[in-house]
This record gives sequence, structure tokens and C-alpha cells, in this order.
Amino acid sequence: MKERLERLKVVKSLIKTHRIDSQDSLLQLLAEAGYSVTQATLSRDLKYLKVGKVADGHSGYYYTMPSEEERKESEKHSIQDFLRGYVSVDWNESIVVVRTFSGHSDSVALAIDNMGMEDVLGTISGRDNVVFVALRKGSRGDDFIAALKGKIPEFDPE
Amino acid sequence: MKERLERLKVVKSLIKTHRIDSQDSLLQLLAEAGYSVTQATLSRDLKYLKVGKVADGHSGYYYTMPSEEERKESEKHSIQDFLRGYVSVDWNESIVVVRTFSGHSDSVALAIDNMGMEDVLGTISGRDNVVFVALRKGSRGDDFIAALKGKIPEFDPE
DNA sequence: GTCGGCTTTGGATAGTTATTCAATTATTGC
DNA sequence: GCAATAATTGAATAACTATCCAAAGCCGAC
Repeated sequence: MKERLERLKVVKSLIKTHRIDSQDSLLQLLAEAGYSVTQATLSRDLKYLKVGKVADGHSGYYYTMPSEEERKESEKHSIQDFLRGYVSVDWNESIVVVRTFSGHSDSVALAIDNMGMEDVLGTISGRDNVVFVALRKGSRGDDFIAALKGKIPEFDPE
Repeated sequence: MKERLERLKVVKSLIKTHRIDSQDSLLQLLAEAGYSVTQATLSRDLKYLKVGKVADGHSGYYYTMPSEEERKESEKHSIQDFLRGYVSVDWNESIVVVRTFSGHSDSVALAIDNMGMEDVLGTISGRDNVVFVALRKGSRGDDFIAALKGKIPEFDPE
């Protein structure tokens, strides 16, 4: 299973250098490059890489890598959303509880989701201005908080 | 068929302001906004608008408007639409009035919208082959015209 | 070693989106 | 006005993509 990362790189470069309009055709290119996988796996790879499919407007569709800029831009928005709603955090070994201003729990949860943090398994936003962040096995609340600080300089609990 | 351009604008703004993960859910939002169409039509709209569907990496997929780079191509279309409809311009301190060929006011207004110009507050297209372009405070008609010339080499009033 | 947990994968399939085809509605040219 | 032409649309369906589930594969702890 060591091949996976290698394959991801190849997928990435194929998408950058070719105009690919379906997973099947990408599958072929991959096969030519020596990586035989199924469409199911490829679909997962594309999801992982955040590859997008867009129309050129007339004749068809093609896959594209997210630009670095876009990624940063989107993260900036997430950070803004987070800060706008954030009131306080607490945590234990496996759950982080974020309190938010009234009506902000949804946007804060979404923001955390969109930051794409390793530690985060998922979030739910409650009715009560609270967001629960479930952490991936092996991650502790401290890890998450540390990672969040890394992403958001203005964020400093206590 | 007058509704189409109007609908396209609504689709665009819905995509910018919501996290939409399927055409069906967008269809619902559209219906709430008063536009009842089928998935087939929506698919065509999205193709026309070059809307993309990308993964956030973890939890799902969402639709997104094309980013700067990708928009170059689309801007070319807008320029074509503009030139195809354009007859003459006049302006004062805060409003630019564009006269167009018969039936082109909608497409010219949309084109101006889509060029995403700083100076532009908004546009309306009248029945009478005229488009009003409202300028942002601090912008003057001359600024707008200059910016337009910058974008469209073939465009030269008088 | 081998047991147990986590990851990765393929086959099958569910789910989603694009397109075909026919009908309808606008538009253009007399 | 009318006829011819082009645009737009919905229903049905084809095409494509994501996910479920079961089956390995890959560790590390014993």
C-alpha cells in the first residue's frame, strides 16, 4: 500500500498536464503510467486531492487542481468565520467543545470542517450555540488546540 | 425566455452564499426563490456558468464559482457579448448609460456584471435597449470607461 | 509467529449529473 | 401579419461518480 502516495502524485501531475474529462480516461492514463486501479479508488483519490471538475462553457468538462491561492483564500474565510462566532473552548481527551455567539454554531462548525485539520473526525453544531468537535483516534484536545493556534494567530484560549 | 438570465444570476448568488452539494438541493433553493426548473436545465445553467464541483477533502462536495484564473476564458465571452450588443456610451458622475442593439440590453448588462469590475455597483437593463451602470462611490464615469478600455482593446467610444 | 486494529482496495451499486430527443417558445426576415 | 429559424426547456435516459461492503494488506504488541 506504499504505492498510494506515489499514485496520488502521478494523478496530480496528469491532471495538471492533460485535459481530462472523465475518471475513465484518467484511469487509462494511469494504467499507461503503470498504476492499475479501479474507478472507485480513483474517485477517492480525487476527493482526497480536492480535484474539481468544471465546465469550459461549451464543449465539455475537465478536471483541475485547486490553485494554491484558492486554498488559502478559502482558509482565510474559514478563519474569519471561526473568529466571528467564537466565544470559548474546552476539551477532554476526545471531544472539543466550542461555545459560540448566538446563531453562529453552524458557521463555526462549517469553518472547522473546512480548515481540513488532520485531528478532526467531524463536527456537529447544536441548537444551543455549541459545536462539538470529535477528534480522530490518537489526537487529543491539546493537539487540536495547538493546531488551531498554528492556523489562527489571533486565537488564544483562556 | 426572459427569465433565463435572471435565473442565472440567482444561481450564481446562491452558489456564492450557500454550501450546496447537489443539483437537487440547489433546485430546491431555486424553487424557494421562485424559479421552478428541472435538473436538466440546471445542469445546463451550471455548465454555462462554469460552476465547478469540488471536494472539501473530508465530508463531502460542494459547488463553487470559477476563480480568477479560470475566469479569463469566461471574461472573453463577456467581452464578446458586450461587443456584440454595444452601440454607444454616455456618462455622468455616477451613472453610465450604455445603448445597445435591439434585444441586447440583457446580455450586455450581464456581461458587465460578469466582468467583475471594481467601479461597478450594479446594472439594470431597461426595456429600451439601454443599460444603466451604477458606479461605486468615488468612481466616476471616466474611471469606468478607462477600465473598460483596459479590458477591451477593441472598445473605443467616439 | 499471530492477533487485533487500521488502511486501502475492488466489485457492485446507489446516487448524481449530462445529454438526447421532442416539444414548445422566442426571434428573425420577409 | 406569417413562415422559417434558432433557443430554451422537460422527460427520459445515458453517462459518470461516490459510496457500501467485504476482502485483503499492513503494521505493532504481544
